[in-house]
Amino acid sequence: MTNAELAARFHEMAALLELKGLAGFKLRAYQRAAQSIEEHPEPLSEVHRRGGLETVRGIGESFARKIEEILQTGTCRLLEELRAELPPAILQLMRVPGVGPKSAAMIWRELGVSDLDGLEDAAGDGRLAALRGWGSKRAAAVLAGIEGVRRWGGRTPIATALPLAQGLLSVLRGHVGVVAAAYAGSLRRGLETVGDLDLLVSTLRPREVLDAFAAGPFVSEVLALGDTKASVRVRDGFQVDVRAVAPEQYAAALLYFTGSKEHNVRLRELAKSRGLRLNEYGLTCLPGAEDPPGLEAPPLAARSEAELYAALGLEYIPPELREDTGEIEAAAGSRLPELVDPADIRGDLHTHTDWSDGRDPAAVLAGAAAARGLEYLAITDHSRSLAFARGLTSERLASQAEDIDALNRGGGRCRILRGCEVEVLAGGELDLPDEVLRRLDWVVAAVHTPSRRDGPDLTARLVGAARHPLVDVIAHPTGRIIGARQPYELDSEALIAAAAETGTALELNASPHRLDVPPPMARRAVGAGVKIAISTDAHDHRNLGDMEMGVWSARRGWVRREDVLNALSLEQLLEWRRRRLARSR
DNA sequence: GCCGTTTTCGGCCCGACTGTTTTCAGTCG
Ligand SMILES: Nc1nc2c(ncn2[C@H]2C[C@H](O)[C@@H](COP(=O)(O)OP(=O)(O)OP(=O)(O)O)O2)c(=O)[nH]1
Ligand SMILES: [Mg+2]
Ligand SMILES: [Mg+2]
Ligand SMILES: [Zn+2]
Repeated sequence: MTNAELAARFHEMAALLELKGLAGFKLRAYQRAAQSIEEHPEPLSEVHRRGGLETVRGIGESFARKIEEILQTGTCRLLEELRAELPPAILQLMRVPGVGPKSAAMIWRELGVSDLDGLEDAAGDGRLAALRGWGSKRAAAVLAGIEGVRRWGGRTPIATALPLAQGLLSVLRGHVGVVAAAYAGSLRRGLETVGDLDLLVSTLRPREVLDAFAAGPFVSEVLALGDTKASVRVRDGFQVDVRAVAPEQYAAALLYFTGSKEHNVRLRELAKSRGLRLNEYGLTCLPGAEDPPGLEAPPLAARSEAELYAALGLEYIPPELREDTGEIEAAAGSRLPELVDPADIRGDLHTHTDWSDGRDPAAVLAGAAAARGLEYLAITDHSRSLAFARGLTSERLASQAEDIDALNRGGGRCRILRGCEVEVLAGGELDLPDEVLRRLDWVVAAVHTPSRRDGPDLTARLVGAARHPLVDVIAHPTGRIIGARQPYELDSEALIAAAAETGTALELNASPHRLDVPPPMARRAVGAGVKIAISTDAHDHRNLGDMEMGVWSARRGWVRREDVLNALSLEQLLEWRRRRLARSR
């Protein structure tokens, strides 16, 4: 069982317990355990085998027993009891904004309603509004909310969210009262997808700014509008939260609004343990019992996030690391990694031309790469068997190489490497013979075709490719497509081990719908000494700009400049390759 | 239920907005 499946069962137990009225710290314990399981880098089935479940944060004796039971039987007694007691669809009710555990429980208890259709009927015919604590406004909000849940389900890719955020920020900055504005939340942390947009503005006239924003033509629904924050829906039902604070509160507010929630909680606990209080307005001394009421100490160190971290005894933590997955301990011990930066990138090691399924000729791609300041570019068109992508035969690959040689002789500023994205066939062998691959400057191996039931599985195919002496990089290893396809069943530990042993690099595919390897896997890979190639997989010269997204994800994976192959100069890269080939012969 | 440079009990982040609540619970960030 995967950690995600295990975590889903803990989330379900937490939600059902909450519906039954459980609240407070015990509930938080279930929620934190679920989160902790979800983010744990190693499969808990392995941790269990080692007998180390209780070393996982948030897992104690009782949860360890439940995990063991779930790993062995797929479920546990408590979960089965809860499922028997409550209707399965009831958790759907809580997806409607404004309907939490108390309301969902009441709706089920009083109206016998336990799914979205039933809720819609009850809201429409007045039964909902008649409940205690309910009225026509809430019932109407529920109807709108159901509509929203149906129209919108999921999360938005960062590549879609970023331009939307920038557009809305320029709207906010257009207001005379706005001193500064920035995006925060998961977008600032560089997540692959975001649940909403979180925008922060600094202003002396918050009410005016928020009112104007909520009245904007792009707003389809106002969910909340107060003195310090507004929540609205824009087109497609996408939610935007705006928070407005005074200029001197901006740093503390940015820290708060960037999150993550778990990171915030840890910082606030840390502050408290030092006799301080941290909130979105600043860092203050905790009022002591003997202090006169109303005489609050002024906020400390609120000019920048860095000053706030320093006041808590921490190094500055970049937003991409703020997930409470070890960054606070590292910052306390001055052990934070120096993360790779977009300016460190000197080449792109996976691109396609119109010889296979790309749009542009190599010359156009190379010109665009030079304009971006890249020193080198590997052209890696698909191989023979990928017919739908017009994969190259050995012969066409040889003529493409001649083409590239001519371009390089033409003396562009960007050196073109003769490469190939060679398919790892269902039987596990590579799609092109060794003598063809041996003539190339760069070899990327990838799987685009399903595994056969009677053949090697994905892990075996990729591990085999990593062990092949002529393969430099394994491309988009998990095969996930964000928002569309779950990762293939890949034993990532096995692939990382093989890559570490053979010196093969793993790709972080920068295409915004892949971002594969995912950041947690990148973190484990670099921890094992594996090099990462951040590559755009461009099928069009404009895709070369995806590199920044890739670097962003790499930073979330704690990847340093020295872990990144394409942060090397061309000379260093070729030297790295010579050594790898010499070792693996 | 978990956890420990306040260690095995007594804590567990902190605040904004809404509706119908006559004093604040529920929900959300
Ligand atoms: N201290 C504290 N801060 C919170 C809490 N919930 C949210 N925040 C802060 C940190 C979040 O990053 C920020 C924005 O909240 P969101 O719900 O939009 O979450 P976030 O953007 O991280 O993820 P998302 O992609 O929107 O699901 O607000 C909380 O319970 N306590
Ligand atoms: Mg958000
Ligand atoms: Mg938000
Ligand atoms: Zn490709």
